[in-house]
Amino acid sequence: MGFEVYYRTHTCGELTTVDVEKQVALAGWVNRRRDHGGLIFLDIRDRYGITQVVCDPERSPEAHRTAAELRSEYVVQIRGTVVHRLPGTENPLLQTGAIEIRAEQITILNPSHTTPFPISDDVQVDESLRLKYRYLDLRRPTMRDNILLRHRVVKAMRDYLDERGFVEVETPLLMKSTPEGARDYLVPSRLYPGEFYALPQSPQQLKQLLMVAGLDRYFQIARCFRDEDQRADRQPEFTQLDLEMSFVSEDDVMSLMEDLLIFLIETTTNKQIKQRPFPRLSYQHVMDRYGTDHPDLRFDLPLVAISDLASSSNFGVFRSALAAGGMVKGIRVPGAGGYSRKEIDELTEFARLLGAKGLVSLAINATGEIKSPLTKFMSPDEVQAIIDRLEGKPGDLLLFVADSAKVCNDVLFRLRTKLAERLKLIDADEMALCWVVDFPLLHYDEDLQRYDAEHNPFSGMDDEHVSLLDTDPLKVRAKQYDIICNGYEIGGGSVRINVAELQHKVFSLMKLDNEQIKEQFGHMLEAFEYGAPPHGGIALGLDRLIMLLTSADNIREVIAFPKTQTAQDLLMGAPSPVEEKQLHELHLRIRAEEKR
RNA sequence: GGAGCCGUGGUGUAGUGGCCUAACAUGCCUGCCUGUCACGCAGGAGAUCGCGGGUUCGAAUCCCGUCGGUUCCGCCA
Repeated sequence: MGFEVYYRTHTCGELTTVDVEKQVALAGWVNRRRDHGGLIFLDIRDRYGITQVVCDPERSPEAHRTAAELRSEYVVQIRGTVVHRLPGTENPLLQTGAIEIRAEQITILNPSHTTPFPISDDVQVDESLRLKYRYLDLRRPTMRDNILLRHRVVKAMRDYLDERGFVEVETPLLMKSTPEGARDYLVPSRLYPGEFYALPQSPQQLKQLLMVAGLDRYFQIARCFRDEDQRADRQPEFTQLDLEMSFVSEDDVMSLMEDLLIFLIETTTNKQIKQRPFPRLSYQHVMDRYGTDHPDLRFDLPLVAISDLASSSNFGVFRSALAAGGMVKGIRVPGAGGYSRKEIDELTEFARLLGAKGLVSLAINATGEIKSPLTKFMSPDEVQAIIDRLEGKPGDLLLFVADSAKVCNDVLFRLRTKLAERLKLIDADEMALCWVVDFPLLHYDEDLQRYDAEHNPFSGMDDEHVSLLDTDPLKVRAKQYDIICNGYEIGGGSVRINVAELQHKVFSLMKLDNEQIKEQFGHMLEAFEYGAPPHGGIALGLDRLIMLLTSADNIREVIAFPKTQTAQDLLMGAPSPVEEKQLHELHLRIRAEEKR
């Protein structure tokens, strides 16, 4: 027929009425076959779209015969002519819905078994099945779109940063293990018996060394590995946009990142950014008001401390918590004054599961009448003072937790999220971003009996706080910033330490002795002695960001080949045993009782 | 390491001690059907109810264990 191409002249998403009468070849998968006995309609699908093919037995008996054999997911090539659809039969839901291909020749390039689940977004299939057949799962429109969006985001990041003078540098995956931080994935060394490489938890140290090298502005779409247990937003290997800049303040890094995030959201989604510039909230403020350092600001529902008001009451629950050095904190649930006993019990049970001993409730009914155990222990004025503090109104429900600050915050933070969902306060199309700043540099780890870095040991600190390292280390404010979106920590960074002596002091506070410091971080300290410029940077969790941009509820939905919660790859079957020969070469032996 | 939830034809669900000889939808197979687009109509095949043990006259259903998935706590500088 004189076609010049072997497989296709067009994709399944591009033909329109301007192409009518063209002779074309399409290749793709049979999305659906509608056999009318006479006419057969085929929907041919590829990454770009769906095109309808009509097989008319009178025009091309051979193509019609082949079409009758086709089944879902067969790979086919269609040769034919682009024609207008009959008036009234256009499909406005399809990009190509005004035309169809009149089939002249159909070639089965490869048949397909019936798939283990439908290639469609309609059905929620068991996830282990999806993961085992991920290549089929990725044919589903939502998954395809997630992967495409991910590509566009990464592309936009690269372009954006390139235009601003950033250099993409690849850092090694075979690195050195450090006992700090997460558990490492280790790679045994063949050439050095008993020694191991570690896969990077992040390129943190190397990007700082690139600043010492004078690269000035670095970034990398960096794969990172942490051998810790999984969550909906945590995989053993994940991707970060990692970047670092020389001669910058906290503000320089934050405003660059803020502009980038706004650019990404606006160019790749229809989502609304709730507030810009992004609010900058202190660590203390968000802990007090939201009970967490990664608050969801799409809704308010603030937590309110009432320890001072509670201290005067005779209420045993309050008194004992305060006597133990704890606090009393509450939350106002607007319009929930009419919750039934059962509903309140359910919330109480939720709080108990999270570690609270219970919830104290105070319901204000529509006429302002108050129902609460507190009325038995406090005067009406004292009760009113609490209501006023929480700005309680008729029809509201107030809930209180009396416990340690940690338990109060933990429980109320989760209760706040649960209530927001229940009260439908969350707009799914909104992106509420904020910076959390003013972190303490260190906290004291009671188990280890030593100070530990709140984020990482390389974070810099306020210049006027340096002397506090000797006198009151917990008061030192870090030059650290976390970026939060809709309750997820999507990134964090800092202006770093670039002075060897100061870095050494921080390690010392972490109870590392000189020997350990030299062995583990000697290369960093030495580098700082050779003219290390002031520098700072940030790492953005790419998987989490894409998850938020796509409104997915876990990061596996935006990763092509993710692992299960138990860190297995169900498609490839990893991890797996290896040959004895391989172990021997690596100088390894597996304990018999640990073989699976 | 701990806690919760889920596991029933290929897929998604119903069934929570006897009415189950396991239902419905979809998919699959066969036949019919010339303008459908989740095509339609008729018929058919397909399930040892994740696995093992126990309780019971009787278990998909209750109990214990186990496996798999998932969510959360711990953990994640």
